Amino acid sequence: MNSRPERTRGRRRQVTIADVAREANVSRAAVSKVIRDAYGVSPEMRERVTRVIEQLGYRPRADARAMRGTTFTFGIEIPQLGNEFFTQIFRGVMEHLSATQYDLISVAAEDPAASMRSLESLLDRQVAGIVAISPFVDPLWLERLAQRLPLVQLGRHDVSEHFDTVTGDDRLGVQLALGHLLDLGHRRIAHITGERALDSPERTDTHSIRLTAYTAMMLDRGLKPEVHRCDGTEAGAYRVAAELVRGGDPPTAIFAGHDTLALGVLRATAERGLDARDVSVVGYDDVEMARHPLIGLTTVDQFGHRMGVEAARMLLERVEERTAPSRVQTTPELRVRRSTAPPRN
Amino acid sequence: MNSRPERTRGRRRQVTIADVAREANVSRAAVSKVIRDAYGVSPEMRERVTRVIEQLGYRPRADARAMRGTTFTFGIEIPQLGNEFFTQIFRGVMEHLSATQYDLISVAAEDPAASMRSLESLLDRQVAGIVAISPFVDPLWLERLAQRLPLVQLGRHDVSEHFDTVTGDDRLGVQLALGHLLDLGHRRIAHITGERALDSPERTDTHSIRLTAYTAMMLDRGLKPEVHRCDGTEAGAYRVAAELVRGGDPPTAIFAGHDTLALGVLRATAERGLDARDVSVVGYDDVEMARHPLIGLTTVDQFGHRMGVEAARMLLERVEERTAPSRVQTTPELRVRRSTAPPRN
DNA sequence: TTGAAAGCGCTAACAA
DNA sequence: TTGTTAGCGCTTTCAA
Repeated sequence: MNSRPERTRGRRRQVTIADVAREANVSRAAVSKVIRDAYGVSPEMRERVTRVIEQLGYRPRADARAMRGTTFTFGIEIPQLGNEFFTQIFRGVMEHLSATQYDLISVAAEDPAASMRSLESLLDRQVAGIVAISPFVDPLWLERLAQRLPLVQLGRHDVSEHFDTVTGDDRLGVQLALGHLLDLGHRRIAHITGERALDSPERTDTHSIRLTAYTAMMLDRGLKPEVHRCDGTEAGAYRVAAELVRGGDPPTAIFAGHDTLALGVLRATAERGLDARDVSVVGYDDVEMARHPLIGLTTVDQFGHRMGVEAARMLLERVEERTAPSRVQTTPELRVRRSTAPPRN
Repeated sequence: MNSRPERTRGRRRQVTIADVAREANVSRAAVSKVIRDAYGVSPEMRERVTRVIEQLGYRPRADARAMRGTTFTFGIEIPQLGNEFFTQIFRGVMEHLSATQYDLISVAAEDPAASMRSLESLLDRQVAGIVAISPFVDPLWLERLAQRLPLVQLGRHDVSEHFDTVTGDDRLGVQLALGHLLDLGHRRIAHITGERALDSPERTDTHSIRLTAYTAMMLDRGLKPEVHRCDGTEAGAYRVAAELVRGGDPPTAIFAGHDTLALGVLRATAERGLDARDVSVVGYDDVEMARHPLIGLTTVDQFGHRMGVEAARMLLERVEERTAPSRVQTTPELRVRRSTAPPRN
């Protein structure tokens, strides 16, 4: 009967548009029109085809469709699993897309150097647009990528010709965090950040900007900046902070580049029985655990969820019509909790 | 010169295999052979083609390749963002795949009812196999899915004909957790679980099995089971636990179905200034925060990372040769921390 | 309103 | 070793 094999290596062959067409006694084009809700199908035909689709459990293949049109899929690149700030963003994007016909797939980079590979992986899959956090990828490379498909970068303060950006006002955030510590009377305030952050006005990534703002503000007050670096994980921050508090003369306050680092710092201080009066800790992002009463981390909320929503909105704008680059910035707010207090003397 | 448009709606047209072939003065098949490292290409041709590929920045389209063969992509379905147990699994899968030629894409379901949609979404993208956590999806539906492509389910104790499973020994885990509380002298031990868990021997999902084991063990000791349900989030568990400790006579211990719930319970108890001697709390999964000295959550480690590694390994086995279903179970271990203590009297 | 036919970018069978 | 060609599942003209 059927000349094509029903199974390959023990697996059922996928139902194709041709199967539906045959079964419904119509052309493949007709089926295509029905599934796309395209113009020019009689109610009877629609009804018949729909029934057969149902019956055979037919589902159009995204990649075959992509050969002609779009995949109706956006991609998001997550640079670090287990950093809840990125979860906030992810949620925002998902939420905003849930009302549209677009799906969302994500790829994790983990290693920041893998960011380019992840972006390429999404590109190879013909996504209709990408939300990414790629602080250390060459801007020219990103410009080229963004000429190929809509791209929204989070946390890059570049002014790009082709991609869109969503950022927080990092300078203001640092002013809030550091201002709070200074107001409490702290003078020895260390900063823990990632390995790749650089105190340079040319750098456009979030953490370099925070570092630069920190250094400037400290110097401005006649204080000595004290910068420590780690690999960007909770465990990494813990190791650095443990070293710091083990030493004879630790700073009275530590400003961590983000909450995951701050939690690692708190792990080190708590382990030695130190509290906010010994070493105050401030983070950045306001992750869920920061609000936990057992943690009570003072931090800067930059509204990750809203950033995700904005990013999704921008992608949709791009696939609709927009061609000019767009920029959105959120205004951070300080959340004071019990991880900060005036220093002992 | 070139009859095809270089740009559409302001976007650069993608470089195709035909462009490379033309530029290198070879056939498309030759280029294909080079990029696949296939047999029968002279070093000179390889060299020439490789140079042109480099030069034009050519990348093969995953979907076009998929029209003939495989996408070399596995998919993972994450049922809940912000539950770190799933992050552990994700990491394990990624890690194991990083040494292979397979990419990993993920889709989030968030709403458990959306699990089927997520799985279909991966199927539509022609992934070569799926790792999923779909406790409440109809097993027959999953069987049908697994006839189409390799599928590894985590946390399902079904015996399936077509899909593989990775589980923890949930009964043992409950015995460890509950045994610990009983040894400490607790008699009023409540259990907080998700909305869909059911105390029935027919249920094969992790949380129903834990619930059933809890109930059985309590009854076995002549104690009264006390089950509370929530939506499975930290906030949901918080609300239920807050209600519980606000009441006149709270249980002396709460066994939460997983750590995210346990953290919500701890939020409720800590907020009222209660500690382990007032209300002891036990979780399940051993997420990173459980180890934090400010949290110190007693919990059951079921080795999520290893589960992910196993799942990835099973998928690779399936695409290689295996057709018979396979099952792996991890043996959980209790991690005692300061969230548990003997009750006050 | 419907269908025939071309073609998207790639791979694989086969011929040269 | 290299190239020609057919065809994967779908959409999209265009003609009937």
